[in-house]
Amino acid sequence: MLERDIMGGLAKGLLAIETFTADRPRQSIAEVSASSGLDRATARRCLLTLAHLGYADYDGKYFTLTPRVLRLGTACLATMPLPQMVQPLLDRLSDQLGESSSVSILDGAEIVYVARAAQRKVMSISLMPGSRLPAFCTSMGRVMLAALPEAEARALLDAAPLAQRTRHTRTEPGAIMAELALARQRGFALIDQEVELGLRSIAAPLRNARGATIAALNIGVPATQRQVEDLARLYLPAMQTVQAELKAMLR
Amino acid sequence: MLERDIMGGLAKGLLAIETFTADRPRQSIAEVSASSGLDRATARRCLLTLAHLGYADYDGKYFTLTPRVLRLGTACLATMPLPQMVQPLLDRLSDQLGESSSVSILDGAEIVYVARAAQRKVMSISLMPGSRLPAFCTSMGRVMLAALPEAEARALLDAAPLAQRTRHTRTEPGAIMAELALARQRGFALIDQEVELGLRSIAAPLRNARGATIAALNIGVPATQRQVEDLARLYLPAMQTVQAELKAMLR
DNA sequence: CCATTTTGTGCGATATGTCAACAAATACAG
DNA sequence: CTGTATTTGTTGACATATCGCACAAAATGG
Repeated sequence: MLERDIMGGLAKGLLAIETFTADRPRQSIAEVSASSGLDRATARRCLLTLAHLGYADYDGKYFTLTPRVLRLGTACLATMPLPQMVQPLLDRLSDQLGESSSVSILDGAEIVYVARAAQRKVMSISLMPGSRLPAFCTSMGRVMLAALPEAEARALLDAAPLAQRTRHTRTEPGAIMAELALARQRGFALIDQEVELGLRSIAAPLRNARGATIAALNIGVPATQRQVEDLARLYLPAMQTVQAELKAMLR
Repeated sequence: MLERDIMGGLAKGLLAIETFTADRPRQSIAEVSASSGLDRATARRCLLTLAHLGYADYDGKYFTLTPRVLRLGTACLATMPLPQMVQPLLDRLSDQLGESSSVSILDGAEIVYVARAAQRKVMSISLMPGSRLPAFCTSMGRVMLAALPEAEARALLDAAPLAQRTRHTRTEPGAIMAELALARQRGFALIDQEVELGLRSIAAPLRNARGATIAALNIGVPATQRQVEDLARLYLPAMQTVQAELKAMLR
C-alpha cells in the first residue's frame, strides 16, 4: 500500500461526515472546517458533494446529514453474519434468564452493539445495534480487550480517555490491565456499576472455531436484584451454551 | 452549487462502500469495480484508502468493511433527536397494547427504522434501527408516501421495483396510489400480510408542530390474533396519544 | 503449461487541494 | 445608527494528486 494509492478527497469527506454528532447535528461550513481541521474551501466542497449525492441537506447556511448516510452503516451491519446468527440465541437466552442480553464487537477502544434482546429497562440510555460504549468500563469491552495482545490492549487504554462514568468506574490503566488478566484467566468479566449506577453485568467472549475472539456476549442485571458474586453461578452456564452453539455455527 | 464544487473521489468512495451488501460481504477489487461501475484502478484506490483509514480490512485479496463504517451511520442517527424522544413513548405504547411498535422515516422509496419496541417475534426478519423495507408495501411507508405531493409519490413508485413479497402484496402503482389517498383521508394506513405472511399492521403519521409529516408510527400484530377491521378501533386511540405528545415535544 | 482472469503500475490529461484575496454577512462599541 | 472589526462564504491561481487508459505482472484454473 503506497502513499500514491490514498485518495485524499475520500478521507476528507468521511472525516467531514464524522464531525456531525448529537451535539452538532447542524453545522455551517466554517463549523465543519473547524471541527475537522479541513480548510474552509475544502470543507465546503465536501459538504456540497455530500448534499449533491443526497447524504446531506443544505438550507443555504447549515448542513444536516440525511438518513441516506445510514445506508453506509447498514451496508456494514448487513455484511456481518453475526447479528442474524446470534439474535435467536440471544432471544432464547434472554427469555430463559429473564434478563437483557447483548452481543457487541470491538472497534478500537469502543464496543459496538450488534444485537440485543432487552427484557426490562435497567439502563437509562437506550442501547441499540450500532450504539457505542467505551470498552474499558464495560464487561464486554473487558473480555474483548483481554483477548488482545497485552501491549495492544495497553496502547488502547493509554490512548483513549478513561472517563469516570460513575463513582465505581475504574480509570487507572494499571487497574484495568489487572481486570483484563483476571478476565482472561477466568473466561468472563464482571462489572459492578462502572457504566451506570444500578447496573451489574457479566460478559463472556464469543470465539470462532479457530479460537479467535470475535465478539462478546453479556447479561445485564439491576444491582438491586443480584450481587456480583452470584452472576457467574446464575448466568454463566446458559452463556456457555450460547458460546458453544455459536462456535459450531462459525465453521 | 456548481459542477466544480463536486468531489468525484468522495462520491466514488461512498459508492464503493455501498457495493458491500449481505450477499457480498467480501469483495475483491475487480468485484467492487464491477458492482460499482468504477474503473478497477479507481476501485483499488478507493478500497486501499478505506483500508488505510480503518473503514475496511484487506487480506491481500478480499476487502471487508469494518465496524468503523458504522460510525458514519451512527453519526447520522445520533444527529436525529427523534429516536431518543420517541423511544420512551414507544416503550409505553408497546407495553400498554401488548404488541410491537416501531417508528420509521422515509428515505427515497424505503422506510428506515429509527426506533422500535418489540414485544413478540411475529416477523421472521429481525428489525432494528437502521433496517430498511420498501415503503410501498408497509403501513408506515404508505402514510409517509401519502404525505408527499401526489406526483412525487407516483414518481417514487414508478422508479422503485415493486416486488411481490407475499401473495397479498399489491404491486400495481395505481392500486397503491389509491391506498395512499385512503390513508391521507383517514389519517392512518392498514396492511394485511403484504410484507410478510401472518403480519398485519396499522400506521399513523407523526407530525411536527407545523403539521409536516416527519415519521410514521406503527403497531404490528400477528394475523392470527386480529382482523384488519379491528386494528383501528383497538390501537388507534393509543397511537393518537403518542402523535399528540410528540407534536408537543417538537416545538 | 497455456489460456484466462485478476491485480498492479506508468503516464498524460484533468480534477482537486491549498492558499490567498475578496465579498458578504455579522457583531459590536461608541 | 455608523463605522470598524471579525467571522464566514466564495472565487481564482497554481502546484499537485487523481482518473482512466493501456500495458505488465501475477494469479487462477483447466
